[in-house]
Amino acid sequence: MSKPKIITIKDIARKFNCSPSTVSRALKDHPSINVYTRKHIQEYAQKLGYQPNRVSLSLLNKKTYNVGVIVPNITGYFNAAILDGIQTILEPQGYTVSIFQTKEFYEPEVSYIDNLLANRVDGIFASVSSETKDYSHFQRVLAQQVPLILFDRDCEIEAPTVRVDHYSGAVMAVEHLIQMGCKRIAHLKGPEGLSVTQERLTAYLDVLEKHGLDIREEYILPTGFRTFKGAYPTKKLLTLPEPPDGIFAVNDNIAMAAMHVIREHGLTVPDDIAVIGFDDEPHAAYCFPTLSTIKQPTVDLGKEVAMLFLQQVQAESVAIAKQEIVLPSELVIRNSSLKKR
Amino acid sequence: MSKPKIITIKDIARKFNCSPSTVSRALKDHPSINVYTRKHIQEYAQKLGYQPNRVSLSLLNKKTYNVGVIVPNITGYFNAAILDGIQTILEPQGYTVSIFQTKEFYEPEVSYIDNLLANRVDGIFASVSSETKDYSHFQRVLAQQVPLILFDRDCEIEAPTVRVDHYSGAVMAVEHLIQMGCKRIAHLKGPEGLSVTQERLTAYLDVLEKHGLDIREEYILPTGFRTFKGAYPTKKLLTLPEPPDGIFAVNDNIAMAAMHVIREHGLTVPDDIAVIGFDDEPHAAYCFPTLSTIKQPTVDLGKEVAMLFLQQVQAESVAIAKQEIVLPSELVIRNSSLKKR
DNA sequence: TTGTAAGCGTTATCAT
DNA sequence: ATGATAACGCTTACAA
Repeated sequence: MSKPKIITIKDIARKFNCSPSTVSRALKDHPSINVYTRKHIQEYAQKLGYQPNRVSLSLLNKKTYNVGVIVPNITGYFNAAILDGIQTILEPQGYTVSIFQTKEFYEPEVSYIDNLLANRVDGIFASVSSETKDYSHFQRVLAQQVPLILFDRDCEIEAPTVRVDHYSGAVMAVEHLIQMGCKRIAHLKGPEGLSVTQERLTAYLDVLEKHGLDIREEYILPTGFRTFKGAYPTKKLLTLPEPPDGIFAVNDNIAMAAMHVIREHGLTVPDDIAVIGFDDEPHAAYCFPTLSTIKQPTVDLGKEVAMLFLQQVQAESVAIAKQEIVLPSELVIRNSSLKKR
Repeated sequence: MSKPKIITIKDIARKFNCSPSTVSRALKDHPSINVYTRKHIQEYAQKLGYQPNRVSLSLLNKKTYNVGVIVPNITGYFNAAILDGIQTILEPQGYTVSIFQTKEFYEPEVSYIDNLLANRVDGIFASVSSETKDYSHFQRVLAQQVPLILFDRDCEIEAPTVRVDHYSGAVMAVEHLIQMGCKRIAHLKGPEGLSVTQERLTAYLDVLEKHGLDIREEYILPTGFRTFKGAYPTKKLLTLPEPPDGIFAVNDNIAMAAMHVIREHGLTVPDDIAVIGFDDEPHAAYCFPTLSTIKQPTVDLGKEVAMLFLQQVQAESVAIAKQEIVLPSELVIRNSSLKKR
């Protein structure tokens, strides 16, 4: 009744009046064990549903086959898809992936890292939170020779990084709005202090300048990444003496919120205001108007992360160089930006 | 250079010419250790960044503080929010949560379970895949006395289950459409063979019957859960000799796809066809028209799962009774169902 | 062909 | 106040 009875190698040994080592060898078909006893032991183990205790193996081999992923959030398509990519590669290799959400806070990021190290994970993959300014917890990872791969968000740590080319993606987005005839393009730019935000902003500024368009402070507003964070800044844009005729939003969530607010204001997308997002979330093709956006290779990004990790594992050396893999993004034109001229 | 140098208790013992046990005690402030050496050891450990190896503790204590969650998908708001709830409760208790996606397939579900058991997790939480017909892998969990909590999707396993009251949610949805004047209500019902699908379908049928409305086979179409799975069935509905004037969709994704297709067909939501979804995803309030839906207490569901688990841990006994927690859902009326009569 | 023993890192028990 | 030892489950030289 209250006998947890998890079968161990010793239980089997007792049954066969042999030593644990014999059982161990028999179970892995070691040729030096009598074919007969080998069979018997295997069958018995099978029957009892014996499973080798991975915890003891981890201790023995100093290898846990566990990796940890730290992301700001999983309740959004972007990071969830990256995780998907990571798991696609790593699970067939026998790794277990644990996932942690910082919610963009610094404190949990630090404690997750320390927990992961205490758990002796074989690798840590992280997308740094927007609040993080100090990177010493990541230095600790490197100091313990644990492979560290960063993704999506860039920072000043000497570790391999996989990210999307936000700059050229943003350039495509803004160029597209200009081609569609927009003269007054606003930018809902995302949270302050993130490389992502910064790169896209720079692209936005560069393109406006290149085309001789005015850069207006009041057209550049910070937002969050989540849908409801897009409403208020958009309202501010619309009540400006001269509202924009195009909006480049930091992501599809914000773009959807913007379209919603524009509609409520009695204006039309794209004719009054064209809108373009970033990410190409699954519903971008189904909302109204269908949302133009920049498609990021999210799943591939996750796969790259996983593969960089496997490389380090195979090389048996931890990369502390600032290797950077930059994946291209892609312009997806839908109706939210197609102005009838 | 290539010295992984992870500090162990032995390293510290050597440094102080004392035994590992002394270090162990010193580090946990055991009163029997000389206050002086205690301090010294603690400081030294601190300086070197010593972290107790949780793997060895897991082996010793037969408790890993790891739990596994198996879900069909995380690239959607629903399950991601549940995970959120689980982690909110369990992380402060020192648990690490690993997440696995079955993608609605049976095979990975089985192998995830076996891996989890081999890893000696302290608990397993699962939302069974739509493909799963055989439950012996879950029986194995119970047999090993590992706490098992099921959620969202019901099945015939003698384990505690936490789910939302889909039936009454669906009743609210369909009743609402009827109140809005819909006479020909279609149901995009989700994948076959899931309790979720079945419960909602039953509610749909019951409500139609109660109101004396015809039940038409051609109005009941299976879909998936993901957005793009909603387009084709909706097209089929629209090309019917007598298309519906209301659609109850299995979730918000499918509802959004439906609205998209309706629009492309030159019809209007809600005037030609009212639409209601299920889940209340974050963008439901921002799409066009804003989507009426049934709000599920996702985060709370996750929290309930975690708390049921903690109860079992504290009781030191595994529940194999069919305890069921059913959380209420809530009707959220927005524009997609508000017909102007 | 099989058994013995040491070890992975830590702690609890029982000495000293 | 501290040390020695065994134990958690398993593997692998090394013996026999």
